[in-house]
Amino acid sequence: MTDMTIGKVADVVGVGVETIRFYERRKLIEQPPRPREGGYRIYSDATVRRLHFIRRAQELGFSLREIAELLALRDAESNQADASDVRQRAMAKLHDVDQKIEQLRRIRQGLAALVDCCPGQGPLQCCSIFDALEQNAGPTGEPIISEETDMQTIRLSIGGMHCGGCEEIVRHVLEQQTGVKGCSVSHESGEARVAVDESRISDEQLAEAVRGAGYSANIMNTTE
Amino acid sequence: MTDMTIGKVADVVGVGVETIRFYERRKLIEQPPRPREGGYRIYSDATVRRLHFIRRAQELGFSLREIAELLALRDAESNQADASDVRQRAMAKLHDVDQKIEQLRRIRQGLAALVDCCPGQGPLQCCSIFDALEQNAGPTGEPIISEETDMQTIRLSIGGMHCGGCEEIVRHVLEQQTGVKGCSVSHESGEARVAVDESRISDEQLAEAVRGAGYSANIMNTTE
DNA sequence: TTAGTGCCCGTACCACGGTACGGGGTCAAG
DNA sequence: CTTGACCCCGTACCGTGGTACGGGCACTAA
Repeated sequence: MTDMTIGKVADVVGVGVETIRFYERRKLIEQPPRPREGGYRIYSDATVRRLHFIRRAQELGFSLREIAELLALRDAESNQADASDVRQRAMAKLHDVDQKIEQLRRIRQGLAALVDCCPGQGPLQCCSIFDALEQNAGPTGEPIISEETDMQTIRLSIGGMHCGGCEEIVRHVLEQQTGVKGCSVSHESGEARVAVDESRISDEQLAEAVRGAGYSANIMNTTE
Repeated sequence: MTDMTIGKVADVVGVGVETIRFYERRKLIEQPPRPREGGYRIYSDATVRRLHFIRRAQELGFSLREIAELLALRDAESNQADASDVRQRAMAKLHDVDQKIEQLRRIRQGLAALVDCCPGQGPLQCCSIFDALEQNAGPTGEPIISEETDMQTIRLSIGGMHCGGCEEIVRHVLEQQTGVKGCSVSHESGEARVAVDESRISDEQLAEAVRGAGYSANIMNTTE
């Protein structure tokens, strides 16, 4: 697996050859060694892994700049240069990630609201998505239906989900409940996280709703 | 509220004047009427609503191209267009967002772990994000821990996918093939990345499998 | 009528994340 | 030692979603 030329690496990682050179110019990866001046680049496994990292992080919405920062974090870590600095930067990144998640969650709510309010059949005139989007909403892109209250995240352990379809069902059930602002469901982890106004619904009521759909559900308590 | 000039409209909608002209060039909005040749643009309420729509849809993660498609759907009053189509698109977007959130959550955990176990100084090997992201896996996050074989990422250009459902079908087909370890499929980019053991299946076989499901497929690998 | 906005248009430019090209050099198999 | 695939480098170019500039009209209030 070692000692690959650029073309091989590109194949393995799933990017173009030019892209790898581009990353090199951007200092995302270091210049690989070559046998002689002007010879071919020879890539180590470490660099290949680094490239995998870059690609995956990109899929998560990190920009190349941010990825460079993440990588710098790790590089610094192995040098154990300024451990406290690393920690600082890791915390900053953590904050970034939290914000990203929050923003996506807002987007998700908006989309879920759209999907819910559309009949899903019949002529376009019946589709409320257009109407909903024509409303003059807040500049921050606040969800269309939003009254700020004391939100909590409840985690449920759910059994019996085997596929994305099950996920959808559970999500739908949860979102039907009053007080539920949004949720994410994963059949892989068998877990749901529900953003909820606890003054309007209890965790046990949520679990019961899920059970009503044919799955098992337990409260996982202590959110973080 | 009617009969606004471009500056007023820009204020109301919350975009720049140039941006409105830009949308006009991009045919997202039609040329508004003017009193005389070379006179000022006069915008109707309908156009203002259209601009709101564009803004909101953008905030939800739709590209201008996708927004143009949505608008075209409505403009073509042909009744051929169906609310379910619009709903499909929203759901596909929703699905994208869900996946992204779930993965960001993983990253968050990794970063949090890094911060936690990095109180002052010392070597830290607990950086699970880095390890996690270095795996060659689909964005569904299946942890494809390397049982070292000659794995490769094959990229396929796939035509005919219009929604998240198509994505699912293609993903399913690909994952059924022997030698396929994982894949990510995007109907937006019309592309699939397949992590595969090339000693067990050829790229052409993969493409053929996709075609068998009713889509077009071409191998994108650089320098086949 | 005249000053002062505001808008007209075309064109240029920006950051981002690559992709393409072209004229050459490298490398390994036959 | 030739052939053909692969790689070298620099530079130019692409789509996306805008923003900026600048000379010249359109409108409006004094």
